[in-house]
Amino acid sequence: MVRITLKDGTCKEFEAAPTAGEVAASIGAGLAKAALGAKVNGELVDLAHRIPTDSTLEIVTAKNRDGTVSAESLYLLRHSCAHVMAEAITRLFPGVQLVYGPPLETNFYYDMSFPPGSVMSTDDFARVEAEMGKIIEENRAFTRFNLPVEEGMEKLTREGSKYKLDNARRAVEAGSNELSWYATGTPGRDWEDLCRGPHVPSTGKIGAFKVLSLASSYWKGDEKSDRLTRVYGTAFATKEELAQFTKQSEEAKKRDHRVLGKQLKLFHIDEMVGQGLVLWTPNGGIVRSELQNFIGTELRRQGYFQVFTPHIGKLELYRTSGHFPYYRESQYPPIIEHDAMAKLADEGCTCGELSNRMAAGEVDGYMLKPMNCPHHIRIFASEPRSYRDLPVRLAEFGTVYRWEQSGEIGGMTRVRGFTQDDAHLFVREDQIAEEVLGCLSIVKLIFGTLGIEDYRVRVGLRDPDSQKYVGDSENWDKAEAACRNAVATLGVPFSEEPGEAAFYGPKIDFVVKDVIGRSWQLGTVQVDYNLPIRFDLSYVGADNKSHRPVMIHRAPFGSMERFVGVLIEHFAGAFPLWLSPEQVRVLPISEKSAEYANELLAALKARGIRASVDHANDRVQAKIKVAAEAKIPYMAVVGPRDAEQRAVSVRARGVEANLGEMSFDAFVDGIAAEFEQRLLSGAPGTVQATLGSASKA
RNA sequence: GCCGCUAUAGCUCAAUUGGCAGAGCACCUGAUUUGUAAUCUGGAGGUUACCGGUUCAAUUCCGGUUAGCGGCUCCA
Repeated sequence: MVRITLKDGTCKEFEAAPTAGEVAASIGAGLAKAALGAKVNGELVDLAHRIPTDSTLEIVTAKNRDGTVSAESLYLLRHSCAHVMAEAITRLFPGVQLVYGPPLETNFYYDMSFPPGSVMSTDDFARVEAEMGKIIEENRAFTRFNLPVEEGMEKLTREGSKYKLDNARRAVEAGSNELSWYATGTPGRDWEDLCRGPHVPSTGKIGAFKVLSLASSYWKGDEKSDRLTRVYGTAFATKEELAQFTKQSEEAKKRDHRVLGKQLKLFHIDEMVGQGLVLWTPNGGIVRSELQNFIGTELRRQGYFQVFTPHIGKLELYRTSGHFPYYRESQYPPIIEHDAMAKLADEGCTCGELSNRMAAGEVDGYMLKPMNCPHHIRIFASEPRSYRDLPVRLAEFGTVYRWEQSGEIGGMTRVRGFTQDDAHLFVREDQIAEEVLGCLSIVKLIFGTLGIEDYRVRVGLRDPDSQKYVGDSENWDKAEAACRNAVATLGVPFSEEPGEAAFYGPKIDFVVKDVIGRSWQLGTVQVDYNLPIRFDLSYVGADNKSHRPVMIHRAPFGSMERFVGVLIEHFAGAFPLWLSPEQVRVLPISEKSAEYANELLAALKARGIRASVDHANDRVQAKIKVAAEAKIPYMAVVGPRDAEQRAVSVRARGVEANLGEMSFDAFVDGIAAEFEQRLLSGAPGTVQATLGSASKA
């Protein structure tokens, strides 16, 4: 007797161990038909999975009870579709070896190795999709069969499948005592793949699919290993869901900061200047300086000192910090002095020798700074410090340069030159906790003001097996504890991730996703016991003895480039008033109202508001369209009627209607207040909300 | 750096098998004086990213360079 407890608490009894599918059938024919898989004791399995002992069971269908799309069903569909795609590709490209094909959050991929001379290109997608369509049409069952390890290995060896053999070996190492295959149809006759499953019952259950893109990958993620071709696709239960996905992808593309950056003239990257070097155009410059002013105010409040340091420093500085040898490959090459260069040329020094001699410290030069900390450290060290002076908090919008790999560069989120809203706090050990909290509070303030809610916090800890870290483990333990405690006090969920620490200390990172789902690190707070040692920093304690300070590195925005890039996507280019390059556009109905429009403009400008008048010889409808496309928060339409009453007709971005009239002064005051308070668009207190609620009343 | 794709007017995109490079928007003219998401007219705008090759002829085919896109790898 096997007792199966269902999700609603009811219990079903079976004489012999039933399959998950049989349980579904016992509940109802409709459910059995809709079933794609099952969760037995929380574990996702095939419908054909036999349940030998008392268990809880949940049938997985395309939709949950509440009508939402079930994540488990998508997992099953995509995993199964990966098999279908692999079968189609192996049919069309003989000799292709399969590697690994997992489902992901919004899609799936299959890594494969094409034989020499055989290449798949995007032009082949239609052929592949047609072949996949046939396989789905045939509605063949996914049939699992297991083989003992030895027999399975022998089979894979016979088939010459290098990658699958390796997958099997790892499965065995992980404790499997047998190997499983899935045949798409009948084992021995139809296409099959080594796979641990689970899958949907048959290919026909895949309602909609699409081959998305081609990419390359490395076997086991190791760049020294085999290069593989990765084919991405996606699958859904219905065509409607696929259409929805396609539509969402297109919408996301419109919010992409690279698209909006061009459209709204926020930044420009110029081939003649260099890859990954951002030029902030006037509009982007406004967004950036507003953000910098915002945080600048907070920094003064928290007792930071503003400092300024040059963009380069001697190699010796970075040898001392440890950056030069450690990150040599990802820095712009050093700058060598004229005399030194001439001397080396006379000696017939080769490039290789030069590189070695610079690393060894025999040749000096300068480097574009990859980090601001060494400069700030030298400021701290420039005068004797007493324990009473601490914490010393040095802040700078410091621009740094890193030689990122060419294939990794893109938009504003991954660049070669960027400005960190950097600060370094030199503190006593007993001050660490409070200061880290202070840093976190700035991040919280920024995210709160901008309405960024969708982020995660990562506490990066050292990987005990790695050699890349400097300093002793006792200090590491203390620093890690400080980070953990501070984040816990903050009251936000976080994850601890070993191996994610910087080489000099643990860190707290704030990570957000862009429109295409890629994660980016923004704000960061790092505790560092090591650089003070490397630079032999000290302060005089209350005991009149010399003590070592601890450093905290922090950058709440991270880099201005990346932050603004992410912010453009967050707001879809529709910045709140205080960040908008143009805050108000005055739209005279005709030339007859030009004078009144200019008067309004002057009043706005007198309050520091960024406004303009559209004097174009166009109808107001056209002016509205142009202003709407420029994503300007407010339009003030003025005609003879308004001039007579000293009023303005207000439109707010995103609202396709005239919000109503406001007096000239009330409008100017309202905009100024919304600006000053850095309100989010439509929030209580904004001109939009005031007019909106008035019109409702 | 690696794999695949892409590069045409300021922007978005066309251009049959290789045969005179085109549209919309933006820009400049002129008319219109307009009340809530595009009024009409005319004009200007190009070494088809760059370098080389094949050909009577190259935007189109081939090679290279540069840059962009999607991934991989990396990310102090």
